[in-house]
Amino acid sequence: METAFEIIAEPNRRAILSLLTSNEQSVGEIERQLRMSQPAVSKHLRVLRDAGFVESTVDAQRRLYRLKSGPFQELDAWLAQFRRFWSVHIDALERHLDRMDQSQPAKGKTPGKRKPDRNNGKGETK
Amino acid sequence: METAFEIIAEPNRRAILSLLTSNEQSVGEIERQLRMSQPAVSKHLRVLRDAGFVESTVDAQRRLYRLKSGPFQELDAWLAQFRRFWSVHIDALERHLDRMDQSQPAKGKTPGKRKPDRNNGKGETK
DNA sequence: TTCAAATATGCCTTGACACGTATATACGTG
DNA sequence: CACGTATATACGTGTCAAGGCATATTTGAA
Repeated sequence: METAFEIIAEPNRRAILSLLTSNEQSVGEIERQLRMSQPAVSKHLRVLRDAGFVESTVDAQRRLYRLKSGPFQELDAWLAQFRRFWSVHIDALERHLDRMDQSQPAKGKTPGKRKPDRNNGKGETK
Repeated sequence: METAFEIIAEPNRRAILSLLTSNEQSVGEIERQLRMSQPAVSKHLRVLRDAGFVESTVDAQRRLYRLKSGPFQELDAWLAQFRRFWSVHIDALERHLDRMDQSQPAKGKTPGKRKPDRNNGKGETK
């Protein structure tokens, strides 16, 4: 429990969250679409609500659950620190290739070689 | 194990990944910086490598570990489906609020206009 | 009020996993 | 070759969470 990371580690919980992207849903609807037992659904929803992933309102005997944004932002923020490793910049990959050339006979894959500097600390090659 | 989500559920593994954003590191360096036992570090690195989060090369007796991008992209892709709930966003929230109080055509997205509505002001959130 | 539908909760069992300790393996050096 | 360093693996243990089953709780309706 606790962290957003642990919450989304559970496959059924991810399924519930994905399901809720289309619309708010009642426990019974989730239960049917995901073919899991009702107690299981309720327990997962409890965990998701405690963690702030969803909120619920009452509609007669039903509870309607819908997404909240908070934890997703948190996840996104964590993921952000790794974005420079793929999104725009291939420099990490390039550094890696450079290193490989040093240890093995070069394959001359891409001519645009970068300086093999050791670049300690922060590689702010952004 | 298995999924990228389960991998990053572990706090120490997240710490290792964050550590590797600055530079590739040996097992010993990670061990010292994170103050965890050497076997613990090795095991986590094993899991991370099997899942494709990191790769390693040999440097004498040391193994140098560095990040790989694959699983991060996968995580990002999953997270993407929820982005519309916050980044570009509030339209989902707005739609929801609008639906709740159809009595008020309010357009200014002043928060806190939540009306008490018929569901006997019982907050629910236990 | 009594019943039925919808949802929540409690108890129990089971399995996964993180950790520590001890040991194995790989590599460089004298 | 023997030894020390660096890292990996084996095994036993404790913890914790997910699921099933039974039951409690809430609300609407007859």
